[in-house]
Amino acid sequence: MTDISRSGCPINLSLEVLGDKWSLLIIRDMMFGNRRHFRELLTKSEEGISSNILADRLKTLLDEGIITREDDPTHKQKGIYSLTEQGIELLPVLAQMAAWGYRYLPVSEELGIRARLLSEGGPKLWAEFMDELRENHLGLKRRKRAGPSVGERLQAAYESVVNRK
Amino acid sequence: MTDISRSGCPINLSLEVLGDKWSLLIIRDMMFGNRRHFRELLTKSEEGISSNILADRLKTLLDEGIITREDDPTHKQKGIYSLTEQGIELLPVLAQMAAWGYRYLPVSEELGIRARLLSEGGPKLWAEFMDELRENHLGLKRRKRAGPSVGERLQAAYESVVNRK
DNA sequence: TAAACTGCTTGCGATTTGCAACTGGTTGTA
DNA sequence: TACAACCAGTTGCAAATCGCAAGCAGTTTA
Repeated sequence: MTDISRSGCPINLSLEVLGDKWSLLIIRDMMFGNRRHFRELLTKSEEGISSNILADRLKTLLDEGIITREDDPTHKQKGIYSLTEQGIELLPVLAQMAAWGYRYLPVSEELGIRARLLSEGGPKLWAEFMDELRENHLGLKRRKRAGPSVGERLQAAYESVVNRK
Repeated sequence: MTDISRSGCPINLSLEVLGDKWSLLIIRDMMFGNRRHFRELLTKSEEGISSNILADRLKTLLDEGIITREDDPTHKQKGIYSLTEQGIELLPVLAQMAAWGYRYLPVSEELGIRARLLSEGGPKLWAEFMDELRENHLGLKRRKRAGPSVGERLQAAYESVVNRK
């Protein structure tokens, strides 16, 4: 690992950790796709990451404190990857990036619907989703709200678009 | 150029354009450091990009419509790079990334002050700064406000920290 | 007991990176 | 008019990284 940093600028330091074509996609799949195992991240992603790259990025994200890994009690070989608070707080970065991509790049309808809802919901919706992530990844208890969760709503919207086509 | 995209996901598409260690730093320098010429971007950055990488990234950013290039009337060899509206709207992405880095990475005091002010100012301050960028890069007229601009305030805060040390 | 599945690792060719030197031209100064 | 400094890049090359495919040892399922 190269521990020397080019500068102490927060944007630069962030890019030294996350500035590649895969790291944030892994975070995205953990957040929005609820992928928690190696195989899930490997095979259930749209983009088809290769296993060596995935292993390398997971190691980096572990080292940086963005995710954790624990053994799965139901399967001796499986590991469960979870987001840390530091990882969960990447949601606003992803949300802004999704909003920008939605506005300016050739986004497909079914994969754009989450970005649209997230953008329309704004920081308030992001905070609610982050609370859900804290519950699912950090095991924190949360006041039960009425109706479906943000994650469920995003997923339902996605499936609705897929089924309509 | 590889025009094939891995998926139509807005986050993925954004990363295919900006997912490397330099592109967003160039945008950052254009926004916050007001670097507009090749040499300025090359020599006045903290991180020391090399000229071939800079040339390559500028070409990509041009192709993607994130920046434009025009001849400098005062110097036959100089080109002036400007942000487009699409480029200016990357500010919230940078702001969120800066806020995250400021919170979790070993940011230096002088280079972190801008991130702190930007984070404290929130979306309202970002919008004001984006209006200033539109004035400087797109030539749009803007209602004159009282007092120093956001860019000036950020710069003053940075210099204040530098001088104090 | 065999097939499928688990989280990775390894080999290797192709691409990308980054340093350094260089190019062809322009501008400022004496 | 000469010359140094400055301009936006380009080129060559070694090193690092990427990404495909195959492989591996252990575990679970049928």
